[in-house]
Amino acid sequence: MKIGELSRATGTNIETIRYYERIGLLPAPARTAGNYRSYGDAHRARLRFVRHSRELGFTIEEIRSLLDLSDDPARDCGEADRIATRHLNQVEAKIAQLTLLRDELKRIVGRCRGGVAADCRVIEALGDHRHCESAHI
Amino acid sequence: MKIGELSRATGTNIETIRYYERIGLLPAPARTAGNYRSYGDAHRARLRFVRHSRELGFTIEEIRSLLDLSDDPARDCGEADRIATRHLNQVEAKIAQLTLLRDELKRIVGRCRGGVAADCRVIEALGDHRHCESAHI
DNA sequence: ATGCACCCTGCATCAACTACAGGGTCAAGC
DNA sequence: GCTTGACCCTGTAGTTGATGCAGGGTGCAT
Repeated sequence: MKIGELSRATGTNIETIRYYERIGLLPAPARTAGNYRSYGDAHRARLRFVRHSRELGFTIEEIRSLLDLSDDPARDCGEADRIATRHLNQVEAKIAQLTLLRDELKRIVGRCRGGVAADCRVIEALGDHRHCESAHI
Repeated sequence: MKIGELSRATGTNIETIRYYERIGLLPAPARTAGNYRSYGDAHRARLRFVRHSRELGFTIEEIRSLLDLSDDPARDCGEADRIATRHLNQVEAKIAQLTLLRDELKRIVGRCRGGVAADCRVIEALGDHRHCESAHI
């Protein structure tokens, strides 16, 4: 299939597919007589793997490691589990951080009583960390 | 004060301070005879405002708008409230998205039973979105 | 005068794409 | 056989929010 079809089949931007090829995440496919990229089912499966992993927030380098693993069926699965577990921990940390941040923002937004900027409690709170209750970041 | 002192006083990297000046977020300060940047209290307050807002996740452009507002004390405060409220909504959306993602990752990680990559449930799940329970992303 | 901490400018790099410009290919329709 | 339009190609630059470095200047103490 041509790149446009692969793009539709996987919900991936054409530029992104070429980008993945450039950085070596997808193998360069065969070309047609007119120099068009020509993909097969294996390419589509690999791209789906990449997109799904990206949707789950894995970095390109993590995906590279996971692809290496799946290319070598004899290798130990523990590495994949370690990558996924570490990523899960990062996601949980991010949720915790954003939750603190959300609470702080709620407090700040709730202080607005209208009026002019000189008296704005939102702007005041942004200027002075001491208004904060928790150590966001 | 010199840039190093300002850096320590605000917990901001020196390169970052110069970057903020370059993009017009901080005004260019006076210079000493030796061409060193020389900052006053107003610079420090402004930089604290910027850093605190960044810690809360506001983008540079949002901070620019908030600074414009606080520079003009007669302007209506509603704009600041709108920016903060919109940001709060984005943070809440992000938390919701990461929570779905976390649940999916937990499910995937929990499937690992050890063994070789050929039988790896983690790798299998990454390759096939149909294993997912929720529509993350 | 020399060592050291500190400062300067300008440019390159990061992640993960996205967006062109400027051109080539291919099939359909007239 | 020629045009139109959809699709494709390469190569390069831009996005966000910094960070890092090379290569040099400043200022003060010893």
